[in-house]
Amino acid sequence: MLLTLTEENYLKAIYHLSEDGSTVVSTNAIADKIETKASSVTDMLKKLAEKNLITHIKYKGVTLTETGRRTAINIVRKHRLWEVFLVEKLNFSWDEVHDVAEQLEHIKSPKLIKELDAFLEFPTHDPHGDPIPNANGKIKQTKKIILSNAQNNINYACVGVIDSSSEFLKYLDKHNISIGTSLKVIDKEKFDLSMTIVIGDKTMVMSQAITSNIYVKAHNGQ
Amino acid sequence: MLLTLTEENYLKAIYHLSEDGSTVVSTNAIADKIETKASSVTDMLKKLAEKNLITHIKYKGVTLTETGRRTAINIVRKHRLWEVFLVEKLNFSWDEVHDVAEQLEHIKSPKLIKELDAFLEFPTHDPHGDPIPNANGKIKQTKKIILSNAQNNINYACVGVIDSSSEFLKYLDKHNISIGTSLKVIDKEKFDLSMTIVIGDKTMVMSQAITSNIYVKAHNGQ
DNA sequence: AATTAATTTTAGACTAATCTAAAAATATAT
DNA sequence: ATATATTTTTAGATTAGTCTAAAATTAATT
Ligand SMILES: [Mn+2]
Ligand SMILES: [Mn+2]
Ligand SMILES: [Mn+2]
Ligand SMILES: [Mn+2]
Repeated sequence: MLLTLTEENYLKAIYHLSEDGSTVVSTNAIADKIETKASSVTDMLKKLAEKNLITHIKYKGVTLTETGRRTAINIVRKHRLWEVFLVEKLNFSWDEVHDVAEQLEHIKSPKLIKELDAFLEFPTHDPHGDPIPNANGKIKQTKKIILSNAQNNINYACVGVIDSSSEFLKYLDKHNISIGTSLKVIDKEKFDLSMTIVIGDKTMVMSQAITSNIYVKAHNGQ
Repeated sequence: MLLTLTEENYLKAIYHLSEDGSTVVSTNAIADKIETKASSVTDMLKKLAEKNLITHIKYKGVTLTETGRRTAINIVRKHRLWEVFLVEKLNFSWDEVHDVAEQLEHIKSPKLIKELDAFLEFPTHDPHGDPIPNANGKIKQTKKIILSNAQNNINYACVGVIDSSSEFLKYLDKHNISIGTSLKVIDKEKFDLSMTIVIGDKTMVMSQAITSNIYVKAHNGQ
């Protein structure tokens, strides 16, 4: 089915809001995400329901159909592959890629994505650590935790971010934190939940505003 | 100024029809090229004139303004750079690139094009032999002639095509003719204007339908 | 020069996507 | 349980881009 750019953006928004398509999403949540009005969302929901991409129960909420979910995942796949391309091949930094990828994700050409994937040597994660769905829509979820919930004196590696705003990513760059960076919590302050963290040979304190936006996973040795 | 995808397509069409912006273009010519109706074209011409991208004299025709020309050339630049990318990096053949480039040319990101240009090592021509305007809009025109006007027993190199339809490009592929191929006319038939041509160690006859769609330039030695 | 033909523009209607304002339904609080 | 607040949907309008049919202009023929 041929979808407009706008329809694709709605599907992707619903997909992200529904946590990979598993929960019900509200009209207002979509309006917030797309930065549009609730009435516009209602109009679009009718169109998407008509095309069997979503199930919409009036006043109750929206879920993606299997077709809708597959379509959304494919857009996410394209978005993340393009982000890898921009960082790996065109010298973009990880805080610059999102807006361009928002445009590139709508280019329609199966061959283009197939070849891009191969050209990038089949990457599994985008520059922010988010997993790239494979051509069949399968997503390899790594069991990650939020840094603010990490335990003391265990080795972790940074595997992703929650806030991927340019401001936050620049903060991380400034402190030499990126995907793969090893870190260890040596203290957590009970008063403000700030953490003392060792990164390489440096020790720094991170506020909860920071630690609640970084994903880590247990990092065996090295 | 922010232009819509449609406005960009109109500007590019006018640019191509006006031979690099130098001649007057008719409403019907644009309608044919864009595959739309003349009345739709008239509507759009009003918008583009309003934005000072074209000069439109009612019933007389259209010319690009300097701003319009610059804008059109930038779209052509992006189109051709993406075509090079698709062929050089993603294994597209020269007859497959056009439709995808039609989409990619509208991606808005100066950095993207700057970096893509560098990544491709500043190509000067697209896969069909058309020159790629530089970042300032300058186009290096090679003095080329149409093969059907070539003289006998002079060495030429193929430098471009006029018809870049998939059908024609596949014909050329089949006979191992591509940009850079050396060839020599050894006879031209007066009756049907067909030519006998030597390509490498093979000799073949080309009808006028073929020879009138190939650009060549004199090829010194080799 | 007058008639016919072709081109171009206008008038009015349509779809996609959006908005504001008002109505309907659901949720929350007393 | 009733009143109030919030969320969601409808109604009606707007803009971009397109279309058909008719009118206006220009070009080509007799
Ligand atoms: Mn992104
Ligand atoms: Mn990302
Ligand atoms: Mn092309
Ligand atoms: Mn080309």
